[in-house]
Amino acid sequence: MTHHPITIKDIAKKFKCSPSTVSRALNNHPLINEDTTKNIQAYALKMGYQRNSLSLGLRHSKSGVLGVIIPTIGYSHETAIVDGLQSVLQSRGLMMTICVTNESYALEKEYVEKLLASRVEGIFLSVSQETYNFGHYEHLETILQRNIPLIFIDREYDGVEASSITVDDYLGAFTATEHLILRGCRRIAHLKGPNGLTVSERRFKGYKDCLTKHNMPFDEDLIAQTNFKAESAVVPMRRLMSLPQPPDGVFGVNDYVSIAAMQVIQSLGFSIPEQVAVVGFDNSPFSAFFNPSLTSVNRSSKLIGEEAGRLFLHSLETTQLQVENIVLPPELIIRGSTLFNQ
Amino acid sequence: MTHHPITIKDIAKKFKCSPSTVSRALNNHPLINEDTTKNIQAYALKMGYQRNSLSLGLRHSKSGVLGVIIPTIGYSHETAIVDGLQSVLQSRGLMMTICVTNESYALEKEYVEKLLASRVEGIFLSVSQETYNFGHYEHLETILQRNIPLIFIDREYDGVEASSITVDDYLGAFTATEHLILRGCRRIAHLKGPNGLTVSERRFKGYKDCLTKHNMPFDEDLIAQTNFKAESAVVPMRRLMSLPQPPDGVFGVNDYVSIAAMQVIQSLGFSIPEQVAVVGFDNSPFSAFFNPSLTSVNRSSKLIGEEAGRLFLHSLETTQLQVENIVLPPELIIRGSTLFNQ
DNA sequence: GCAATTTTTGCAAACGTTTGCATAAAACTC
DNA sequence: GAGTTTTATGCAAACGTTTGCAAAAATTGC
Repeated sequence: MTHHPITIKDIAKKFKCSPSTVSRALNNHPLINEDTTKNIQAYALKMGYQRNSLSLGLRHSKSGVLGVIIPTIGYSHETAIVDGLQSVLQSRGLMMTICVTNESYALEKEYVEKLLASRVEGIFLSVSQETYNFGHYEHLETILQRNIPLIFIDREYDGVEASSITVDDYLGAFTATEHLILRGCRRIAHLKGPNGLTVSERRFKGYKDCLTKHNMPFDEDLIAQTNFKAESAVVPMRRLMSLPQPPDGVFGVNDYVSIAAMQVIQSLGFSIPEQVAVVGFDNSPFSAFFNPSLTSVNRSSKLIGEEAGRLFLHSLETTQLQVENIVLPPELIIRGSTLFNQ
Repeated sequence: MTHHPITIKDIAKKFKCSPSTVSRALNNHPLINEDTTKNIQAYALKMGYQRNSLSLGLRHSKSGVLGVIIPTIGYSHETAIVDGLQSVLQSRGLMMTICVTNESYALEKEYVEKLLASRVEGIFLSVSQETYNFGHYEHLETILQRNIPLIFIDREYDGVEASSITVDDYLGAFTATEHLILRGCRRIAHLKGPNGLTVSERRFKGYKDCLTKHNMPFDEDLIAQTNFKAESAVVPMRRLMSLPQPPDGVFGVNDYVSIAAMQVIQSLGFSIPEQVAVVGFDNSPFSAFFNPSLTSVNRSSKLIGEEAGRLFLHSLETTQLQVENIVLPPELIIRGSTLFNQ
């Protein structure tokens, strides 16, 4: 017994008037008789009438929906971005369709097409790794050609003229490394992310350039690769600590590997931060609760989403869409893992 | 220079044929001349033709979109559910519109209406706290009346006849408490969640009933309230440890408060687990990396999403929708915080 | 070469809504 | 009471697509 949703036509039939009248009454059109309007509205309310968004969207070529395309979900950074977006957009009655690309170019392209096909009013996109690798971005250009606001979140694509909200990974890594140097570390190891990944390489470069700036030698032996996961840091960290000259500082590409590093270091009998100082990246909610607490680079994930949302709302008000590129500064949160006198 | 997306009519004009023919050609209708079909398809591809989903949806009264309504996003449990959902639904070309209610009944109701208005093909819903409190569920009944599959994720509403995938919070708490008892704890404190919250109360009840089962007295003094956040556990935990008879076991309503508890306990000079054993809830990704590592109740968050997705896909295949209520068992992950010989 | 058949195409309505324009009905003007 | 204004309503087209039915065009049979 499928209960067909009530339509304007149904109401029109009930009141023996035309759909136009009902439509206008529901939209409070001034030319409709007050009583008629009141009656129709009351009846519509009683019957639980709801505008059919598809029809509305078809008429106006817009859907009241925004597209969000992200490489992953389930990790705190990405999710916090979505959280920020949603907190800003919710009040405006906009809904978000979320598409997860798993870093795949093909999926990213497919989702862009689908979102355009469903007439979204804006697209927030964090570029997938494969898209960087392949260097194809026609799908992104299509968005702009359709005059749909495109806002990069967290990861932008350089050749494409669109607004973006990003956090400076390079600067974050640089700052983290510099902090270790200023604290007196002379042999700083880096637990690197997967090769070829933009985020890994940017942080790696920040680390390397900082060494250079401070006239410190770059030692290939002090670089160990991880896959971002804690487990993947254990063996490399053991190797580092068993070097003839073990590191006195470690910069981890994220908090997971840094925490694992701390465990290894402590289990080998070294003390943190006295013998080895450790800096992580991401400032995850737990980082304050380790022993010692973990110094880490904070990315204001939620703020990315909020700013992106605001940028979009702003572009709704001003007709001409202007490109704005906001780079949020990362912030080093100093904690016990690099502090002698905690 | 808004570039209007190309439509079937445009193609029809180009080929001097009717839109019907184009539509059929694009859908590989067997009655259309092969050459015509081939030409039209080639041209459509070249021009980047994309079906207008709104129009399609209007025609068929369905949108290819699923609604997901959750109380929060940005916490790992909820997000992992979404992750699971998406991993199952992605392959079927379905998109997810995500709505976050912030535990508000009004928003939940509004989102249900909006999703129905946009003709979603299914709704995954985790009931907001306010909805429990108010006891209103007409909006949920509406979904069923419309014959839209409704699947509860993580939190179900008892009076509503819909499928659900949940984790047994009560059992999880019971198991956690029993573990402490079996380990020899005789005074077990509970860091409770906010009063009135279903999840808090269920876990609290599991704790309490377990004490009863084991003939242990329930001591109001051993209950401390938190707001789920780490900070909120610090003061209550200090109070607990300064009792004439401090607890020898702590069951925290989640990992955050449990970690904070561990910090307090250790900073007061007590040893974990020898003097005080601690169990958390959620098995967050970091829990293995604390010192000692934290015993915690695991909820298979991602699995909830995956199962929910599968249930939905299944309901697509079989026309009559059958109600299935799956309760996933929580699993106690035993680690250092309750293990003497780690 | 005409009828019968097969293949291919087009017409028109439908999905639910909005909106410019025309018109009907009431109310006013003198 | 005829003309004018005001007020209220309806018609019909449009958004882009699909689809039952009819019809045109091509093919076959004899």
